[in-house]
Amino acid sequence: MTGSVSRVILFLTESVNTILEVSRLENFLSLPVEKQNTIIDAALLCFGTNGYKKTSVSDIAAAAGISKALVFHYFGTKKALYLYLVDLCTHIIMNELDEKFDNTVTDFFARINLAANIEISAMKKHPAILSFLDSVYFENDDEVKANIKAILANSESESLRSKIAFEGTDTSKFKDDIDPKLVMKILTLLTDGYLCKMPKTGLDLDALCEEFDEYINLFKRNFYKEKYL
Amino acid sequence: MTGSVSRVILFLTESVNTILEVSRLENFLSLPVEKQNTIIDAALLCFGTNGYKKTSVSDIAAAAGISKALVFHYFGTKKALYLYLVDLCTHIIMNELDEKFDNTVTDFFARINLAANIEISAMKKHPAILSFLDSVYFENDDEVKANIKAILANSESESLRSKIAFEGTDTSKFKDDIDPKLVMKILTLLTDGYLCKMPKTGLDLDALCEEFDEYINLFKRNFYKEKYL
DNA sequence: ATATTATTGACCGGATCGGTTAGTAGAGTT
DNA sequence: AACTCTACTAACCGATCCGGTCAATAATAT
Repeated sequence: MTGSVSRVILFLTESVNTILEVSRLENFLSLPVEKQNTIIDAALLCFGTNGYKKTSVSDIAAAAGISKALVFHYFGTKKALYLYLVDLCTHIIMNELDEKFDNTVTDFFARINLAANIEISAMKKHPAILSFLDSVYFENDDEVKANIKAILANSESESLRSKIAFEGTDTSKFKDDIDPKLVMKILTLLTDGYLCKMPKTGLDLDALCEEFDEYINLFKRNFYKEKYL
Repeated sequence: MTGSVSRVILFLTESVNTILEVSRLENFLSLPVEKQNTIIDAALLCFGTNGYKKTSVSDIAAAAGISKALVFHYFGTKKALYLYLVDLCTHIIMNELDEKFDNTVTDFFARINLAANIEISAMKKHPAILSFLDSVYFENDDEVKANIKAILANSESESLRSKIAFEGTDTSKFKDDIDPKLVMKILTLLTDGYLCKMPKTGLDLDALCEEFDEYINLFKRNFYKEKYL
């Protein structure tokens, strides 16, 4: 038990474990996973929606249904909690990527589907993970700016989506008068649209997934040359 | 001069002018329009990004490059400023609609273009107007909730976009295997994507408009039956 | 120089902030 | 039944920030 906990802690990026005391994290990680997730998801949602400065620890505690003191008990400071989340989410995405990304898939839309599945299975772990990471990328508060940069640099996860979906894909199946880059832009914008509406509305990931599939199919049917259908 | 000011004030919805003293508004409206817009745009951006409660009057003053005291001098209270903005933006959109909407245009994509032009010319007046109104729609703070409802009810502007773009449009030109509703959903989501990215990045409205036109053309070329191209 | 207006820095009491602490509630253990 | 031990919180701390005020200054007109 202690073994598995310390193994998890090993993943922590240097700039995080400087701030987050191991003893606190051990307490948190020995909580039932369900309760851990309640707290993490509440924090991701709050930070993702309102940014670092405008999110108070009371907000997070209320959203998680626990007392403010307990949040401090598990994470020590607001900053440590925030950086822990950045680190955690980055690692989740990277693991998901290592696990599922397959660069032998060259079909444009198959690759898009691959990317979408990676994102969706990450969101099944933590629904607000993408909108949180998106907000992290634009975070500008001096208290956390440098640390964020350190963590993200460590994980080299810049512009994942476009790399994954585009590099090494076969665009020869498109009709001649269609610019694949334009289609890519549309798809990126579509997922941004989802990401944006997501936190506000009650979200059904599976329904969303089906809807996205419909769009992909519509595009494929009409943008590919007929012989490739 | 006083005449034109009081004429503008007449537009104010009842629940707003109960709160915003006319003398203050007169002061504000007699400011150079350029300066008025600086303040309004700063406020729209702040409120639109962080919501009513999490936006402080200091934030707005800083964004507008004036002192906090001056904001209170022009609007009296934070609440009055907020409701004034809701009212103002609602009227701007409604006027734009009255002026430019043409329900004799029945072609699906022509109608989309019409709607896009309406939104864009509103954004040329106040770049953050749409993301602000979007946030207003989801605002849940008790201090302003009821007043928002009163103002919006008065202007019956619910779900403008879908009504405008869809009601009475001719969908017979689509290829038989294409669901126009699906296309509509995609377009709505696309504009949401733009709306979402907009406040963060420096925005060039004309470039954006061109890009959107490309998407529309791509869709039209590939989703309409050939005889209609 | 004076009167008037536009604008602000400094300030108010109260709320909220990040963070601490003393102590309660409850599940074993004996 | 008394005693741990752990999980958790209400109440509190000083500091900061809030919405809002006001006396005083800067700018402009006369």
